[in-house]
Amino acid sequence: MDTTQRTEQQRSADRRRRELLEAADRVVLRDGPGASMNAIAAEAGITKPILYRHFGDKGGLYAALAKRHTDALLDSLRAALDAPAERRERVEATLDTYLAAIEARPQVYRFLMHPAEGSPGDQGFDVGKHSAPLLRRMGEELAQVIEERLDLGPGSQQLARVWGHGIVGMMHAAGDWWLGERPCSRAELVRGLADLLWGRLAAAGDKVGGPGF
Amino acid sequence: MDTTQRTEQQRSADRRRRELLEAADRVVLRDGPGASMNAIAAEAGITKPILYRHFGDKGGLYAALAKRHTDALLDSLRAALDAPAERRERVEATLDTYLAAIEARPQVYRFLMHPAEGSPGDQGFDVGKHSAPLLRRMGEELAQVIEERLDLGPGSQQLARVWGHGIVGMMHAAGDWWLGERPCSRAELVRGLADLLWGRLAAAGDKVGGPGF
DNA sequence: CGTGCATGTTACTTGCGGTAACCACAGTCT
DNA sequence: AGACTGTGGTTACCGCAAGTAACATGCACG
Repeated sequence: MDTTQRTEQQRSADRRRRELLEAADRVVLRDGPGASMNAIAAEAGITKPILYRHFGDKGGLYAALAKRHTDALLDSLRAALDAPAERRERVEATLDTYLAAIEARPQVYRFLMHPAEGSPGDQGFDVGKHSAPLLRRMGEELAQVIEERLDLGPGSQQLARVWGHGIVGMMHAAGDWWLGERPCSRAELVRGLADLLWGRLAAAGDKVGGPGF
Repeated sequence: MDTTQRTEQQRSADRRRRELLEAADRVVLRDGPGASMNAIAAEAGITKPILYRHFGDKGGLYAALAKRHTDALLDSLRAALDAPAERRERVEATLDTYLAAIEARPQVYRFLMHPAEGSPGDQGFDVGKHSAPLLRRMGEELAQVIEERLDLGPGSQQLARVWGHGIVGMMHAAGDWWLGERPCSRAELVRGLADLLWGRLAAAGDKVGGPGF
């Protein structure tokens, strides 16, 4: 039968695909997210049309590339989040894992956060449709963990999602800023964010002699 | 002297510039952030080189455009943040103001969050350098307010900045997600986020019968 | 042998950012 | 009046990257 053949070819195609992705990875890491298809193809030792046969268009390639890294990052985040420890410790570990990841490979991070957007024929874009899918996935993931671990009373599911996306956004924006300016150590940043989540904003006293009242 | 003449010409140029910006605004709002220079020029009733004479390059135009909206948004946020009210109320008002803004004009919002990035000759990009400047500005602004209003003890300045960027990121990501899925009303979202900032995450009890321990 | 069929190539089209060179009209100087 | 300058405008082009069409090649199967 040709089933065995088909699987055989399938495997070959998959291997090819993985090789191509790795080449794309190298060149994107080297040249940034603006890497051209020509450059990627050259790095892979082939030419453009093959890339298009495999991934459809640039968006497809980038999506596949992003999925790899996103999955990897999400795995490590899950590990930190699921560790058997106090909640505060888990939160800090998760924050630290994320920050360590973006610190170690800023190029990857930058690529993930700004996937191809300027592609022509891009109409019909409902807001947020192709806005960083990594953030969305992380938000959903975190929401799930929150919802299944915490007792939030009625409306817990929606609240968990709000918090999931909110916390992820906090982590992301703070990390982005921190990576650009490096105003403090990673540990300090982690502590600061955890403190924020732990309600220190609400607990802090008004500054004496402040403006207004 | 030609000083009066110069100011005269300056004014004419400024008026022109504003007209061009308004045309650009219209077309960006209509066609999204991927709007071409040609389209913008056509909308303004002129041709490309004039745009380039005024704004240098596409990045310049987009920066000018973004500055207008960013300034406007920041103004309304400042108003909400500086209102004479309890802290929680102020926070909720600020969140609501932001969400109302992005809800009212999602196209503007989307444009602001993803300014041109794919320009060629883009190497030497330190991470975060051209990543959404609106977020940065909002973060810094909020940090300043926090720092001058709250008594945070030692290291208050850095902590305030961490919180500023963190909170802004939270607001942004949650808003982005919410705008895409509309899973709940604006008021519910505001409440949820404020609750998060008020430490309900830390205060929540473990779910009974949860997985693991 | 020829017929598929996957893999690869060259060479092209299209569209965009950006620029050079040219045009026209206002005012100014002599 | 007529040459001189500068400002707002245009056409026509370059370079480059995405994406495609059409052609070539190698290999299994009847």
